[in-house]
Amino acid sequence: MGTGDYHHGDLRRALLDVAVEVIAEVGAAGVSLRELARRVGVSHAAPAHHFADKRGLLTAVAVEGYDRLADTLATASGDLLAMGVAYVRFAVTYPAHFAVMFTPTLYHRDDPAVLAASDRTRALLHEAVGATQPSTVDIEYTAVAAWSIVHGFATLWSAGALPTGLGTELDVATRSVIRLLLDADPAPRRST
Amino acid sequence: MGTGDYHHGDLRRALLDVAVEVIAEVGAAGVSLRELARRVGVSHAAPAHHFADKRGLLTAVAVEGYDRLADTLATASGDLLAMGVAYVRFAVTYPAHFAVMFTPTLYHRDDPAVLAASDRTRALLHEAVGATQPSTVDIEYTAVAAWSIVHGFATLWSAGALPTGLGTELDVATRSVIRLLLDADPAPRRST
DNA sequence: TGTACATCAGTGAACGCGCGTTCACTGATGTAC
DNA sequence: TGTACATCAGTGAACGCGCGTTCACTGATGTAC
Repeated sequence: MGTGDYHHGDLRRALLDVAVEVIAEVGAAGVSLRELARRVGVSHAAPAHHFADKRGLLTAVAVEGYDRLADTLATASGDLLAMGVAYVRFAVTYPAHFAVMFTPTLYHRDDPAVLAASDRTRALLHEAVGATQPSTVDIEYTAVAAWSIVHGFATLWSAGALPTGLGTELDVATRSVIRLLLDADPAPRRST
Repeated sequence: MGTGDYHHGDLRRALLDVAVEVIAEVGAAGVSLRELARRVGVSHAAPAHHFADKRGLLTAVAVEGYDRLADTLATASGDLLAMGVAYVRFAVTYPAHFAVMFTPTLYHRDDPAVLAASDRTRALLHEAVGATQPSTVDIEYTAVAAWSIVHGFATLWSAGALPTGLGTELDVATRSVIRLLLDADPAPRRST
């Protein structure tokens, strides 16, 4: 990531990787820099050379997560259904990144890199909504509804809150759920 | 809650209340029994008489959350739109309970009281979906889609991830988003 | 090509802190008689 | 009504632990000449 190779090789990279492991095991709030150092095999004071503190490390995890998410969504560019499937798949594949990204108390959400990466994600969503939906429908609300349904589905699935009757095929289940929204009749909505 | 009044009055109740405060401030994983005791004004050893450990306390918070959620949803019984609005309002009103409920690593998710209360919530949702949707539509998927959209919306709103352009009226925004799903054309879905 | 020096990633000891847990205790409440 | 006793919520000291942070250090790498 630009830090280059030093004594360890790439300690910054190694710390991020092992942080993701630990987060997947004990949750994002359970991470300690000492534990990460232990797993990587360096002294507990070493991480200080790469991250100012725990928040700094988790900020890097969030940036990486938003970057990967945006990359994934970009491959489904314009197709809202495919993008929704990609979103859910990302959440399930990278649960640690996903958890950190949406727990803003854990990191510096105003970090420029975070804002840039999350804005990129948002822009891709809006673009796909605009390409898919008829112009008479409010793009803003449709985007929020689409984001909500895939985010909620991914979160509930990850939390193990969904019924097992959905079957094991994640993509198929995701598609079925999203279709219920996308097949919506764009009739004029009554106010309130 | 059945513990009765002792020296403190109702320490169990007081600990739960202050736990919710602390969780709202620093997150569910940041709670410590010592901090709760400090805020309530008892010695740090006192909580041990009411909760075996931190997980036990958070389990009680989850149970209380599911109970209140089910109570709230029950008042909108049968009306899926009203129920969705109630769900989001619950999540925003009781963010600490909501956060604990859907972070299953923090508490005993297999606790009988937890299972009973969460099953009650699920049953209310299914009942409303059954009452609202035509019988030709797959109830299961519609229930998951409805749950996903309100859960995702509530989560994203709480995390501050939604655009400010939605306005400040939570109920109105919620209704608009849910309508996009409920106004869906129940056309036969193509497989995969 | 070789020597001398600067840089800086990583070390290891030391610090103070808050945590959960244990345990002998104290003292208020409730009950037996 | 009053005394004696049992119960148990809450106390406070003590324990061992893992944490983040600091700081003088060491030693590998890279560069100047």
